[in-house]
Formats: sequence, structure tokens, C-alpha cells
Amino acid sequence: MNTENVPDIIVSRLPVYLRALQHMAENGITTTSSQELGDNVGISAAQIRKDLSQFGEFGKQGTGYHIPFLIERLSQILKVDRSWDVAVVGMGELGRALARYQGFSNRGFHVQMCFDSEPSKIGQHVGEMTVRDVKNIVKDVREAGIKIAMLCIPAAAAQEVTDQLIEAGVQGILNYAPVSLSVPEGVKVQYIDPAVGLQRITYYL
Amino acid sequence: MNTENVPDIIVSRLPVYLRALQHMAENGITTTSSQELGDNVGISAAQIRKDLSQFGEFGKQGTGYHIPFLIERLSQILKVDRSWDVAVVGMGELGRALARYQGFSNRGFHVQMCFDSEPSKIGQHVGEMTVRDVKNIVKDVREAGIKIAMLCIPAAAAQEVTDQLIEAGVQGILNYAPVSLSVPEGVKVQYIDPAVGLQRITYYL
DNA sequence: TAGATTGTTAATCGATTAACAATC
DNA sequence: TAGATTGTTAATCGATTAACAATC
Repeated sequence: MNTENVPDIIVSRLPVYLRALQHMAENGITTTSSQELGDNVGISAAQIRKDLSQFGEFGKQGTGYHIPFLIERLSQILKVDRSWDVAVVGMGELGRALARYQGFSNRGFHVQMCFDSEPSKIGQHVGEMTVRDVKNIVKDVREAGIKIAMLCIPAAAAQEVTDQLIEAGVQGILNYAPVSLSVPEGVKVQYIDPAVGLQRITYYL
Repeated sequence: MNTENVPDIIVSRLPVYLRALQHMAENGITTTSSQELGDNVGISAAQIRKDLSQFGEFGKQGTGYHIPFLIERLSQILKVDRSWDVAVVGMGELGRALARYQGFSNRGFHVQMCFDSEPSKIGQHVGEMTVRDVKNIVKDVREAGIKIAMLCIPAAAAQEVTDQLIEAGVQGILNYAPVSLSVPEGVKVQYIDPAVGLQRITYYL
């Protein structure tokens, strides 16, 4: 039950397990096995058991895992047993789509604030929010205590905005801008560049 | 120069190298080193050299790598020295944003076709395309010879549409739907679920 | 030439798999 | 009880790093 030195690669799989379990739960299934869960997500049963055993003993020999319990524990481990406020920077099409994305609310996130630099966009409404001026991002984000941001701005502006977000106290960034970011120790970045995703496919064609 | 059994994890880094190199090239830089490129993308110099050496000898001792040449070679390796037609399925906000995404054209991709199932959306214009009925997806995708698709539909519909895409000859899928897909050998899937991305961050907060 | 940097080897480190006793 | 499945160990497999001769 050592929760301190878990390898990143194990942590990165937990949200996928959680997603599959929630899907099963929605379909009224209450119990699963490492074999069944593994088939569902494309990972070996042995690896699923090994991954979960990093955090405790969640299953029962002979019967497997009780899904509601495993969902609860994984949610705690991933700290999504609460709701995190998120800021979205960049109100282009992609940013607006993310700001209004329906899939966050039941998975631990709530888009609370959004920013753009373009005068024509500032003050517009997106969902229930009013687009704010990115000039005030450090102050606004800090005052709201927001720790997570999604970056949907051009590559050229990404590092500068990243620096401001970190100054404001942000500790995690989901980066849709097509550029690698430089961040200090302790700040986590996840990259989502659709062109990179596609180029990881074409190699095999 | 064995290009046959390259580990997936190495292939997955190449698009990131390519992106960084193209960024350097746009800034007029013509030469780089494994150290400099590594600093840029957050990977050790040794690993960059090892990764590249899987495909050939692209550098020169003492001077490093000539950027235009390395871009050319990586583009060939990733097969993005050409333009791939892509289909987008699901014309919600996210799908429309991707269909019109500006970042594909100079990185090897062209969104050629888009689909939805909702009568009110079919026939609408998105960019230069007309939204097609997903009912005809097998026929339309096959006739166009499209090999790559982006899935931006609800989880519940994702597997069924995936099966149809594969029937139509698609070999690679960029999946924005929050669900694991089951695909036959030889079909590549890349997953882009924003909530998964965020949950990989909250663990560390 | 002297300095810099590659490509590659060997050593280290880490992740995955196979197997099975424990036990529900 | 008998069958099923866990958690864990040891073995295997694979990836990363360190170091350096080669050479531009």
C-alpha cells in the first residue's frame, strides 16, 4: 500500500481502468475480474492486478472486484472523488468546445473560467461563463484558487501563458497547443496534439 | 537501419521530435544537437540519439544534425511526406473544431469528409465540406480510399462506428470518444480523452 | 589541430509476464 | 467442497543511461 513511489506509467493507466469500471457500473454490472477488465481495456490481467496491488488489496479471491468499491478507491487515488475547477485559455473553436464539454462533470472536473486575448471575444458568453481578458489571468486564476488549466492557444503564445499560469499557482496543464512546454519541477503537463496522434498512426500504415 | 521491429515507444516520440525540428526550422535555425533537441522536448540526449539511430545515421560528429535533412527523413519515416485524407465522424462542437483545425495541413493531413447521424446536421456545411449521413459511411469512406478517421461521437456509438470504419478499410483511428475500442490486429488506435488527461494530472496534486 | 558531438556498446534500471500459493 | 481468482514472487523482457571510440 505504498502510495508514494508509484511509477508514472501505472498512474497513467488508472483513469482508463476507472472509465471502464464506470461504464460497467452504468450497465448495471457489479462485479468484474482482472481478466474481464483487462479484455475491456486491452491490458493483460496480470498487469491489472499488479497495478492495483500498488495501492491496496481491492479484490477477493474467487470472485474478483466489486465494481462500486473499486470505483470509489480509484476515484480517491486519482483525487477525482471531488470536483476540480479548471480554466480554459483560448476561445477558438477547440477551446469553446472544451469549455462546454459535457464529459467533465461526472469525472471530477468543472470548467470555471475561460480566457482569450482577442478584444472581440472578451466579454462574450461561453456556456455560463463570460470570456475574460488573458491580461488578468495571473490575478483571476490565483484568486479563484484554480490548479488546473487547459491550453488551447497557438504554439507561439503557449510558453508565455504557461509561465503566467504557473505564477498564478497552476500545477497541471492539459496542453492542446502543438509545442513542448518547459515547466518547473512539480508541474505536470499532459499533451494532446491531434497531429501527433495521427502521425503515431501513419508510421504503421 | 532496421526499420521493421522498432518499438512503439520510440515511434511515439518521433512526431514530437519532428514538431520541435519544424519549429526550429521556422525560426531559421538550420542545425541542432541531440542535447539541444532533447532540452527542447524534455528527453535525454542519449535517448534522442538512440531513437534516431534505429533508422539511420542522420547526424555528423562534431556538428550535430542538419535540421532540414532530419525533418525530411523523419517525415518519410512517419509517412507524412505526403497528405493523408481523414474522415471526421461526429459533428458536435469538438468534431466541427477538428474538421476545421488549421494545424493539419502542414503536418501531413487533410480532412476530406465528415459524418453525423442527426438529420438536422446532415447536409450542413463545415468548412468546405458537406456533412454526410453516417448511414453511408462504409460506402463513402471505402470509395474515397480513406484510411484514417477521427471519432468524435458519444461512447455508446463508438464501437459500432469503429466496426463500420474498419469494414470500410480504415486502418487508423484517433478516438476522442471516452471508451476503449476493440479493433482487429493491424488497426491502430490513438486515444485522446480529455478527462483521462486531467485525471493523469490530479493524482500528483 | 582541438573541441564537439555522433553512433554504439555495455551496464543499469524498470516494466511485464508467468506461475502459483492463498483463499474466497 | 470444488472452482475461480486474487496478490505476489521470481523470471523474463525491454527501455534508458552512461561512457567512449570514432570522426567531423
